[in-house]
Amino acid sequence: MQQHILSPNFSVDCVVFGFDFENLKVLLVERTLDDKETGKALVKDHTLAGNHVFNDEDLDEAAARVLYDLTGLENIYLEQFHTFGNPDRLTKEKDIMWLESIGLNPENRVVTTAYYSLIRLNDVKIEEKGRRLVWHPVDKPIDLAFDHKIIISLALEALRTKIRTNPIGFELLPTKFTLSQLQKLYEEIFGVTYDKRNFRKKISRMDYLVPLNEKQKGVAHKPAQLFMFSKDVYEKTKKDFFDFTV
Amino acid sequence: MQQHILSPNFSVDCVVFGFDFENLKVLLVERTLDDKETGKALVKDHTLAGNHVFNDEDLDEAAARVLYDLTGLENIYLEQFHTFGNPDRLTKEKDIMWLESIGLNPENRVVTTAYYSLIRLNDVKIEEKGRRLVWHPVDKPIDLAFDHKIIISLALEALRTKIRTNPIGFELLPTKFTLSQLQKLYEEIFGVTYDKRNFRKKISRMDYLVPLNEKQKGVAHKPAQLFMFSKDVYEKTKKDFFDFTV
DNA sequence: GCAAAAGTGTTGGGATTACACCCATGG
DNA sequence: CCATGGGTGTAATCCCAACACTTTTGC
Repeated sequence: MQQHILSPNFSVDCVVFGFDFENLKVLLVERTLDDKETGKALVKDHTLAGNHVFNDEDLDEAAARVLYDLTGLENIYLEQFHTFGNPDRLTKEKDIMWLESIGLNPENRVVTTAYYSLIRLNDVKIEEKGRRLVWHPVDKPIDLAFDHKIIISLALEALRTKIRTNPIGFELLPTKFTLSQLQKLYEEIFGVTYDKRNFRKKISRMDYLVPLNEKQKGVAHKPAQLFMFSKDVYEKTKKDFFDFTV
Repeated sequence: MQQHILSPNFSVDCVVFGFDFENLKVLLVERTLDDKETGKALVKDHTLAGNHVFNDEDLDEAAARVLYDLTGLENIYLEQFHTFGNPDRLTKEKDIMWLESIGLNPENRVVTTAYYSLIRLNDVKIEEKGRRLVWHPVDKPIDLAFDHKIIISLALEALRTKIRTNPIGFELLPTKFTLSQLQKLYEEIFGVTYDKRNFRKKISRMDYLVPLNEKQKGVAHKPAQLFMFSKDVYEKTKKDFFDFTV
């Protein structure tokens, strides 16, 4: 039996979210193709992290592998959210050129299963691996390959739905964080603003958000109390219909 | 270019939910394979409604087609919720036998994209099309083909998540329904019970649940007021972060 | 008249909203 | 001493959970 053949029909794409305390960002890979003769750029845009699936590999494994290959990170929060199988999804002209340039057959139907993942933005070394990576604000338009634009927008929707009832925002924050950082994160994800006092009142009811005996350092203002998320306390106290809506 | 070839690698499966005012049910297809010599049943269990995807067909179209072929119904509520691509998902012995018996190669990897759909149970004529269909209570164990058991349990989870914030329960009810029927539906979906008065108080805040000038007929007790769901009112009055949790 | 489900109100506690000022630090 | 973000309280309203009895119909 053959091993480790990349299946021509199945792929996975990862919408990698990160938070720099300012904006919710998406990790994109630069894609360029230059005309061999003129040197002019034929294709210059961005793609999601993605790849075909090995024949003996589960989809979840493939997504984790793609992420590992790109960032060197393991045990990342990954959530499958949608599969895109439109028969025309690879038929834009620049996509055809690009597929041909890397030796793939654009006639070949590829169905991609999309995941979103949440990582601590600073854990990624942007320079690594020869591939040009960029963190791009999720709400700022950018030229994208294939159907990756719609994939990102569905990923954001899926993240919003999930984070309302599950404490997954902490995957985007350092272990120790301030309440203002947490608030800003939720504001960025939902594109809204919250009242500081009301937000904190809500937080104070969540026993799994535990204050540390530690304060922010080196800031030019009153240093903030640091908090951490206790998964233990969360698991023990969560109700059946737990609502994390902020 | 070839047209309408069933792709050997992609399939869709539909978890069809129905409600008979007693239980939440799933529509299953009987699967039998008898030994040609002895006549003894080699395989006797149930499968989801599913099929391979045509080469020129989107996944959503394939799911709608599968549903149409089985029930004759169109414009059904359909929601993609997960894609199952475990390389071992077709390797149980009875599944191999069955695949071979219908001329499919069990070595062939099939990734299936799963949908759940909500239909008015009485709209389906169980007898049609020569295929044996059964409505089976979603929480009662039954012997299922492939990985269909896990597909159903994820479908139920996805339905629960969706119905908390979207008024989709009405897809499972007749146009005119009573509040007790609505309550029972939510109780069955979530496996809980609600207080009648509190449930009704919540309902009375929902302007899109409109009482009709009509009552139940032919029941051996006080006949109930009939209600309908107004999509118009819902669309006009829904808030951004609308919460339909019951 | 009886069985069966429909329909209805109150109370206490907790959550949500709206809103404005003083505090600690680094530069 | 000033700029910056950290941190806090109250009142009004709304929502939630808990709880039991009367009404209308068919038989």
